[in-house]
Amino acid sequence: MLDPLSSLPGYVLSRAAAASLAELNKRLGKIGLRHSDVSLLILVKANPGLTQSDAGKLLDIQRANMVPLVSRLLDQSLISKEPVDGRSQGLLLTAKGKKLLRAAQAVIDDHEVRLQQSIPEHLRPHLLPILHALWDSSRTGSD
Amino acid sequence: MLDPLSSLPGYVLSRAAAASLAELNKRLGKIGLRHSDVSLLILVKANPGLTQSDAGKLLDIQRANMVPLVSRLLDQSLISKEPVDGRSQGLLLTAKGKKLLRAAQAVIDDHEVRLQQSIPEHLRPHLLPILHALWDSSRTGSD
DNA sequence: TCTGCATTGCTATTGCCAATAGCATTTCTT
DNA sequence: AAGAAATGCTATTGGCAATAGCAATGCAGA
Repeated sequence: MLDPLSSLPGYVLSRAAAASLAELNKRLGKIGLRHSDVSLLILVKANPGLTQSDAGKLLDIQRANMVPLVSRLLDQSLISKEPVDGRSQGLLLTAKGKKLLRAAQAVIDDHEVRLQQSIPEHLRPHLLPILHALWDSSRTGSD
Repeated sequence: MLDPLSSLPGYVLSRAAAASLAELNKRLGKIGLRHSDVSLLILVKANPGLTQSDAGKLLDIQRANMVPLVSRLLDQSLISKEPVDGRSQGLLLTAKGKKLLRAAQAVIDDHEVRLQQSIPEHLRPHLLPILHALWDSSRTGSD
């Protein structure tokens, strides 16, 4: 059975990402989170008080799609909102959020270590540069 | 604004894949196809008469989810079905499918070349090995 | 200062894709 | 022949991105 796809970097990139995300979500599911939740929690921890609009810009999630994400974390009391001005609200980790994030971080760290270790040692230093190059180029897609 | 995420290979992998796919789909949209259509067309071309069940195994798409995909291509007369036995049907490219696939291949080839070229030359040989390593490891996720 | 413009958060809707459960038919195995 | 597996399908669900539009607020230039 010929598989002409697995020699295409673009295809393998998608499959690798999908497989990696699926595995991560499975692990995160055990503590009641999704990868998108965790990325936001991490961002809020690093930038307490940032706006959900700003978070959306960093995560490349549109404002409209940030709403259910933030609501979910709000409903679980993992984050809180503090008014910044009449229209903006800063996001903060609650105590519960900080605690759960520590658990999530352990999952993430393990996941990232796995990814690193799955790669032959001599290629490891090239992992991040290559991924960033791919990311940048597709972001800058002309037309 | 701190971005602790972009130093995580797993995160960058997802973002790179999403950006790459979005760009590809945009280009493919111009000829009326989606990336999933094209992957199936490529597979059918390489393995004429393969079963949609087999295609699903290669593409990692469940039987239930193959149905709308195949139907779409069937509706556009890009592929045809030929009975293999009472339950299986082989998929074949129609003339129209072959023609459109040639256009799609041009888009794919361009896309893949872009990806390659976006990477510093000395890292290029490592692209596919790294992606395959990532893919394999996440497929084999223990638990 | 006021007027026009941009920003923020939101609703509502749509589309793509994956996952699950279940079904009828057909084939394979023993 | 009988039980197990495979094939294609329906129906439904969930996650996530994209678009359009809205009200309230803030901002900047005339």
